[in-house]
Parts: sequence; C-alpha cells; structure tokens
Amino acid sequence: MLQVNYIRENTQDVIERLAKKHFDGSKIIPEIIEWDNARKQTQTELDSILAESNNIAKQVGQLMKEGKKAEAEDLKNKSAALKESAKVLEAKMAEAEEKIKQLLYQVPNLPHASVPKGKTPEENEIVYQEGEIPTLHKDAKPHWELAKQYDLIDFELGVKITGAGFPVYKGKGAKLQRALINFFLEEATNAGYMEFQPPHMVNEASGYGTGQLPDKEGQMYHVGIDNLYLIPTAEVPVTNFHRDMIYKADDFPIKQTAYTPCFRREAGSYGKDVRGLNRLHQFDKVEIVQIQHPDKSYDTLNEMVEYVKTLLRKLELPYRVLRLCGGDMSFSSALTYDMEVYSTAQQKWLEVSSISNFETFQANRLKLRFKDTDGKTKLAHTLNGSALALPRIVASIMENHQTPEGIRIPKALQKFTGFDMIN
RNA sequence: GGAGAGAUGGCCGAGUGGUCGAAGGCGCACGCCUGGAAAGUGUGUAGGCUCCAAAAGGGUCUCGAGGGUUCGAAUCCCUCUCUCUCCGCCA
Repeated sequence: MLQVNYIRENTQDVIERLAKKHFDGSKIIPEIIEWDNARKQTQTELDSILAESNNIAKQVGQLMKEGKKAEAEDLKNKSAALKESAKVLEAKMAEAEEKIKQLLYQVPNLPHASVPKGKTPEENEIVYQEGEIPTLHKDAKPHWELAKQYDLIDFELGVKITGAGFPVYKGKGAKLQRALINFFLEEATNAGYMEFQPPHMVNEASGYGTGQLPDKEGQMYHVGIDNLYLIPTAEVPVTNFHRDMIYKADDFPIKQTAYTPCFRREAGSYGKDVRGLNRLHQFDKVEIVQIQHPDKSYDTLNEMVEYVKTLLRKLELPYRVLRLCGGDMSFSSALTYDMEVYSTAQQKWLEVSSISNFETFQANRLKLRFKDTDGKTKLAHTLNGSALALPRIVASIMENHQTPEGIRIPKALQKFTGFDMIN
C-alpha cells in the first residue's frame, strides 16, 4: 500500500511511474487525494468538537464538586448537542478512511527506476546468464516421463487421494525432495539467515499484511470453519512476524529463512504449463526474507540475487537472471529479478526463483517500522526471494542431468541424498 | 468441549467513574560523580491522526478488539479474540 502523503507530494510522478506498470492512475490518484482532503478537514472539525466536549466534561465535574447543580445541568444539555454533531462527523471520518483504504488497495507499488518498460514476459531484460546448456542423448525425456521410468513421482496416486496438482513423491524421488530442503536450509543458515518453522496456516490479518488479501483471495485455500488460510508461500507467515513492530536501525538487516509447503489454488491455469511438476497446488519451497534499512535495501536485493546464483551453480544448472519489466512484475514489488533454469528436455526456461524488493509497500500495511538514527520513526523495507522452489528444480535436475545410465545427482547434493545416481 | 480467572507502556505492576496517557519498579538513553567502571544521583523514555511554512507548541484518539451507558470510562454493561488454571479428549 502506498502512503497518501507520498502520493500527495509527488502526484504527477506517481501517475507516471504507475504507467510503467500499465496502471492508469490519472483518475484514482486525484480521487485518493480528494478523499484525504475531506478526511483531514473532517478530523479538524471533529477534534475541535471533541475538545469542547472534553472541556465541558471537566467543568461539569468541577461544578458538581462545588454543588452548583443548576449550572452543571446547563452544560450537560450543551454537551448533548455536541455529541450529535460529533456522531455525524465520526461517520463521515469512517467513510473517508474506508474509501481511502479501498482505493489504495487497488494501486500497485511504484516500479524502481531501473525497471524496463514492457508488457509481456518477452520484454523482461536478461541481465545475466551462466552455465553450459547440456547436449542430451537422443532418448532424452521430459521429467514426467523420467518420473515414471524411475518411479520417483506418482501423479495418479495424488489424484486418487486429493486431486490434480498434488503429486506423491516416492522412493528416491521423496529422498531427493528431502535432500534439497536440507541443502537449501543449510546454505541459507551459512549465509546468515535464521531458520524458522512457521505455521502453514495464517489468519486474516496476516493475509492483509502481505497483500494476499483482499485482492488475491481466490488464490488461497481457505478453511472456512476457523477462518484460516493455507499459506501460498512462507513469505506470508515470516514477513508477518514483523507486523506492528518498531525496530532500531542497527537491528537491520534481519535475515530469516523457512521451509514450508506452499498451497495455491492456481485458478485459471491450464494446458501444457501445468504438465508434470511445472505448476502444482502444493509444492515445497525454502524462502529467504530480509528486513532492511531503506538506504541499503537495493544492495540487499543484489546480495540475495548473488546468493541464489550460488545455489544454482552448486546444483550445476544453466540459468539466467531476468529483470522483470513493468507489465510482468507483481502488484506489490518495486523491483523483481527472476531466476530461470533452462530445461533442455522441455526446451524452455523454467522460473525457479523470484527475488523482490517491496520497499515500504508491505511495511506500510504491516506497520513495520524502525527508529532511525535521527530519532524519527520510519517504514522499513521488506525483501524476499525463493531459495529455492523445489518442483522445477527437481524437474531441471532430472532433465538436465539425465544420462543413458540414469539421473546424475549434483555433487553438492550427494551428502544430503546419500546416493549419486537415480537408476 | 465444560468450569473458573485474567488481558494496563519495551518488561513487571498499581489503578473499580472526573484532577489518568496512566503511580512505582526494572530496562534503556543522556548527564553528574569516578583515573576507569560498578554503586549512587539527576533528567528523559509509546504510537497514530491532525493544526502550524517549519521548529516549538497545541488538539484528538489509543489501557486486548468492537459496541454501549454517562456531562465524563482503564474503571460499569454487552459481544468477540486471546492467555492461564482445573476437568474431559488426545499426537
């Protein structure tokens, strides 16, 4: 959520920057300011009425003490009239506040200056590429066929007990999952992230805190009887740890990591993109989160990108880094880098990580603040990234490391799997 | 699930209708004291919104949340949430 004061002071600039995200702010932004003007004026009126009312209450108390009953009665009547007008103004306040909130919920975050123009994924900017794209033997297969051949993942069994998009991992397939989770958590710990095991369900307030609610309500699984949501990513519980917090500037950076399963309804997905492990309703992911001082958050973003690079390097996967264009970025991000691994068997790039700086967009909703060295309380910056999401990593390991003899496990992973080959 | 008790500032804790945004303590910050430290001592120490060009200062709201009674609510009433104790069930 953007801050009204910022919008007020940079109106034209805000509208221009929003255009890069293909959001037309020319109507809604002035509307927000208008409602805020109304809000301010109403509050000034309301405050003076309340002040008078408080004043009368004090006088009544005094008069009662002195036994001047008649005068006290007089003032009581006066107070009744004030109360009526206060009620009207209070309703007006509430209306304006609600309206402003509803409008602000619709406005996406402002893109960072470096965000490329563009509307479609094709217009994302490739900023880095590393690793050899392997030449595979002629019988090379996509992962869903390999999963069957080596009996690693049973999609049909998942359909039987739950539904499509809920695979069952078996044998070495299950062990590979566990190994990757351990590998990612150990790497993150070594990089200074504290490990957490958060709940896999969150309440409504947390959903609002990180922006899944109200707009993406249909994307989360909702347990109606207890009004809880299954988390779509560990970002939600971990970032919400910091809701309503005021840190000190030297508490930063706060670096946290968590493994959780992620649950996504993926309403509207269809076709070849959902084949095999490419898009699931439940998948595993290790997430990294940082809370940082606004002056340092872009250095931190780069640091996180560099960190994820080391993971892909250790997994011996060819990858590239994209700077997302305005049209492909998420609603709440200011700058996002996507990491994609090339799958030779599918002959396409698979997104395995997304690393974003949200600046104050999440912090504003979360009320995540810090006391700066100048003594002022300010909003902190939040960042997060996948490090990494398992399914497409599993797919690309299977596809890129396949040989006629079986699937080779990258060296860095072998101490976690306990085997070096799937055959 | 049943019964009871409770929720106050960073923490502990007083406060049962007015002078309470809130005693006292701890913690923290700054100063004095000291060769330095401890002890001692002094001062300060919530947040939101708003008025003011800004600073200073003022107004208003917030004692779990929401509503109500009252001229006036941390204090009384209602609803909800959460915590603790006991009972039941249970990995």
